[in-house]
Amino acid sequence: MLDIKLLREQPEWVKQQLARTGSDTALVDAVLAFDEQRRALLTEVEALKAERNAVSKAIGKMKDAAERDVKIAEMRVVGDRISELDRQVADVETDQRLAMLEIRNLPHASTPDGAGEEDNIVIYQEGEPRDMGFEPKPHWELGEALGIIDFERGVKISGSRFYILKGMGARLQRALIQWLLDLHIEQGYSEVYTPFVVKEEAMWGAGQLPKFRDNLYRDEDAGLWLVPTAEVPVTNLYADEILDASQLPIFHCAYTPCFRREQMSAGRDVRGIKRGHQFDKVEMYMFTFPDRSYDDLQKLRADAEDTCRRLGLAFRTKELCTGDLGAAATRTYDLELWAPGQQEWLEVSSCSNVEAFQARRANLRYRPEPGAKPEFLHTLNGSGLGVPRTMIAIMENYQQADRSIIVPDVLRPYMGGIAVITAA
RNA sequence: GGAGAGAUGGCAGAGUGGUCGAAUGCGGUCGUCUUGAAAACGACAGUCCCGCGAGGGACCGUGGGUUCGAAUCCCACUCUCUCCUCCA
Repeated sequence: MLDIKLLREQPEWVKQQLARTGSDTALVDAVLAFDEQRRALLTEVEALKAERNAVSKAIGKMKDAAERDVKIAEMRVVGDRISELDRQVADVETDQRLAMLEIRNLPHASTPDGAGEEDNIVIYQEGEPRDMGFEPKPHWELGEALGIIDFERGVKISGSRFYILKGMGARLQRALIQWLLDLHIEQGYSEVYTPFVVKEEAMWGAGQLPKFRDNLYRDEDAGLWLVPTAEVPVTNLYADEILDASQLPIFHCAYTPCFRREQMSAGRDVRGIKRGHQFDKVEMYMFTFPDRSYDDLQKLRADAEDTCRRLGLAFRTKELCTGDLGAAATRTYDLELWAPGQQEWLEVSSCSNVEAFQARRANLRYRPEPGAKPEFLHTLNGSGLGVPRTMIAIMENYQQADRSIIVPDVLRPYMGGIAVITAA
């Protein structure tokens, strides 16, 4: 959510910034109209309430019964008018808030302009797609040949885009998750384990609603939603709290499964484990001071890059352009790992500063100085990393001509020392 | 799932229709005293909204209702605690 004061004071500039992302600017005017209406109503109703409060207080002390009855009758009328106005205020407030919740975040000045994905800029690359000396197989072939991924039975149990990991496949994934968490702890993040289902307000707080309603799973009866990313529960960890400045910054890492309906077009990424309805992810998340959030974004990016590096995989970093930026973000880096079997760069991490966008929605504040007014803090999130795609990169990059897969050094301690995955 | 109790400021805990944004204690901040600290004493101190300001309004779990007036009365909901039952 944006700052309403910014909309009031610089509506044209806000629209200009929204236009950079290709987003509709009409909501700005709608919000301002509601805002004006709301404030007019408030002025009126609050004056009436002040009057009622004063008169009611006086009534309590009145001796003269006749005068008293007159005042009570008067206040009855005022009370009815107040109820009426209160209702109107509530309605306008709801309208205004809903409109505010739909407006996306503004891109940072440094975010390059662009129309879409094709205008993202590769700003860094480490390692090259190398010649493996044989024809690398895609991971789905490797997975089936080694008996570590079972697509058919996944579909049998749960439908399309679900799969089963078996034996060394399951173990590799578990090792990866644990290694990722341990690494992030080393990098200065403290681990949290959260619920995987959340209340609807948590989805609003993190900015998943209203935009991604169609991509979320929910339990209608219980009124709970399955998390599409750990970002959702972690964002809401300190919702409605006022943190002490001495507690900040807070860096968390969290493992969760992620559930996404992804009812997108058939035919895209249908093979393999690249895009499932359920996948695992380890997330890094920061609650920090507004004046240092862009420095923290660089740490986030560096930590994600370091994760790729330690796995011994070629990666590259892209700066997203305004046209591809997520709705909550002001500035984002995407990290991609090279997958030689599929011959493509796989997005495994997205590191974003969302400034106070989520903080306003979830009411995340801190007190800059003892006694000072609370302020919204800044939050950042970055995957570290998306597990299935990292699995793909590991399988395809570490495969050998006989289809066996070498276990990356860093994961071996988590695999009981196993160095190579071979057919069972 | 069954029975009971409860939800008030950072915490503890009063308050059962007006003088309550709310006693008291602890904690917190500032000051006096002190070489310093402690103690003692004094003062200050919640959040949100409207307003240039003066000031005004709202908030005692949430949402409704009664009333001129609700922390206080009524209804619904949510949550917490205790006991029982069940369960990984």
